[in-house]
Amino acid sequence: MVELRRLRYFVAVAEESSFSRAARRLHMAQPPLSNQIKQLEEELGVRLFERSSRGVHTTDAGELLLEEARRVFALVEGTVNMVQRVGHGEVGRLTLGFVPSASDELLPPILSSFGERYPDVDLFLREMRPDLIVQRLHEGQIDAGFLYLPLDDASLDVECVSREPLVLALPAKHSLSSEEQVDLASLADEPFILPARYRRMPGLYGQVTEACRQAGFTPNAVQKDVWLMQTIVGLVAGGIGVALVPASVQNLRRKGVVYKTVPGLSPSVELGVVWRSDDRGAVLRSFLQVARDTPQKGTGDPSKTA
Amino acid sequence: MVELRRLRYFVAVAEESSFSRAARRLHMAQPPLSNQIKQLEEELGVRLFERSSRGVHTTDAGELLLEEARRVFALVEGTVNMVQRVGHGEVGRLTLGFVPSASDELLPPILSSFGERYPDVDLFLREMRPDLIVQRLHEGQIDAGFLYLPLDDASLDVECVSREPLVLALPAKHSLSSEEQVDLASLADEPFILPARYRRMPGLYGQVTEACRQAGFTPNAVQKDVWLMQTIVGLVAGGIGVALVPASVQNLRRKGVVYKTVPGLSPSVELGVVWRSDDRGAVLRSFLQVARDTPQKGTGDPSKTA
DNA sequence: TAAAAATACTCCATAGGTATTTTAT
DNA sequence: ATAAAATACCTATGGAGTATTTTTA
Repeated sequence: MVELRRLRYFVAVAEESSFSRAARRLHMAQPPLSNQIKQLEEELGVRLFERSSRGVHTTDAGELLLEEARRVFALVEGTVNMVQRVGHGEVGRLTLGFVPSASDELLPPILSSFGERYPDVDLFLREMRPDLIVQRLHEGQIDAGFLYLPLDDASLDVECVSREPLVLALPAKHSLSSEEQVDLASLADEPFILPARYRRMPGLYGQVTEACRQAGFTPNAVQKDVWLMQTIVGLVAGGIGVALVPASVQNLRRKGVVYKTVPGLSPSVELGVVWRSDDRGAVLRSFLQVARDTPQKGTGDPSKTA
Repeated sequence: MVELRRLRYFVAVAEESSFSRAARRLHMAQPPLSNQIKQLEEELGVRLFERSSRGVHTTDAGELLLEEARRVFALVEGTVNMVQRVGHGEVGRLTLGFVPSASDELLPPILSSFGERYPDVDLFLREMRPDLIVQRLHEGQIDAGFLYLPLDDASLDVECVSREPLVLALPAKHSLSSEEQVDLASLADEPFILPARYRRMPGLYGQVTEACRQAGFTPNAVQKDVWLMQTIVGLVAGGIGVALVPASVQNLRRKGVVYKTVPGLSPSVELGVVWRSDDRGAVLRSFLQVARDTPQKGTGDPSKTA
């Protein structure tokens, strides 16, 4: 079986037109080099060099082999590079699922810095409900997802990438809209608009109800299972009720809605990445690293409260 | 340095999706195979397989390597074939020099059988004087030549490929033209047409004069240094004189010329191949073998005498 | 627990080194 | 006489085998 080592030796000898010089270039002694070439000639059944005491020169067959061997090395070298790039997650494809909220402030900087660092990775983005994210992850349809934590699934790994407080969204004409800040307990009897809840995924719904529980009441749901923040804010503007929403929602400066910071809201709302624990895909790993390293600007800064 | 052995092992494992099965296919034990793959992964710095207790499957990088490795093997295999074909003289080019006489009966069967056996060798044919054949050989302009023997050149090898007797060419109206055969001695006073002679190359000229010397006379040259047999025969037809020519010249059945066998002409005229002793070219070797193996039909058969 | 891969060791084939001879200029 | 390649012989790296442990379905 012809091996690349022999071909490398052959090329060196052919290029140097001398066993001694080639041996020097290869950092080895001349006799073993002669041996290797001899064995190469034997296994090909072809004489590759015409020997003389004043150096050597290739036969026709040797000349051909020289050209082809260079081709082989170029191919092998290119292959190694490609494989390493793919192996290190620099090339490939990545499909992401995400809840719409993630596209407001969280995803853009991550995607942009990932696209910069790994220009040869094709990104596919799919907006979807958090329960579908989990399902599609298991099906292998997506490589990672962004959704509200926590998430309880043993075969999925989760990491928090953004933490923001809840803020209160009030109709502008609400009696409390003139206050500096509003105590959560004072909302015990207010009609609440609650976000959607999904099986085994407390998510935002869990955060809101937990906050109310700690304030000593169970929210009085006038409307529930609202999927989009945008819709919640719309309902608030319509005076249907009040809502606790992630601070970044304040960016939707909708007319008829005012946002109030709520003191003592300890449990922050967390958005996180999810992926299959057994997925060792290099592209995924690279993406997760970028997601970790991308700083999130202080979303939901109270100074932005309108 | 990545070696083909490792790649072969890798392909086997990838194709079998199992170390054990691959090891069986490779006629080796499983542990060293695991080792080799491990080392390949280490030297690439890339994980190639996802292992599990129920077999293995390739990573993205492994998938790419599988495709590329197959490419590499195809290229290497093709290269080996090509090199062997060239090395065995089945592909290439060959340039021949020859004296015109060689193209009468000697060359055609050789060229045809060579062309049949080695269709991928390009043949280049150059008609030239014998002294030029020697010179061009030394210059490397031609690979082999066909000329009249003997030839005295230490750096050239010679082999006889055709042997034919001399016959006498007489003007039709010559007094001896009615004889069955003509004794050479009876031509002692005849005007002779002698072929060309070249430095250090007795050739046909040598054969003719030697024949006369053995018959006890020196030919009386009425015309000498005639290059082409055709010309000699023409001069004979013109009654200028007589000539001793190789038997195959009888094929030129020129009006006004009769050919007579001459008894006791021991030294036969020899046409031979010449090549550089130090030329180990495989194409040349193949050609020489064909030249040796190609049977020459009985040239100069006396029955053809006109 | 059963099947497959990984680990630990042992051994040997062969790549590579050293000393020397051969060859051709 | 010199310079380079071939030969002969020795050493040692690493490839391959055997026995065993680890892992996961």
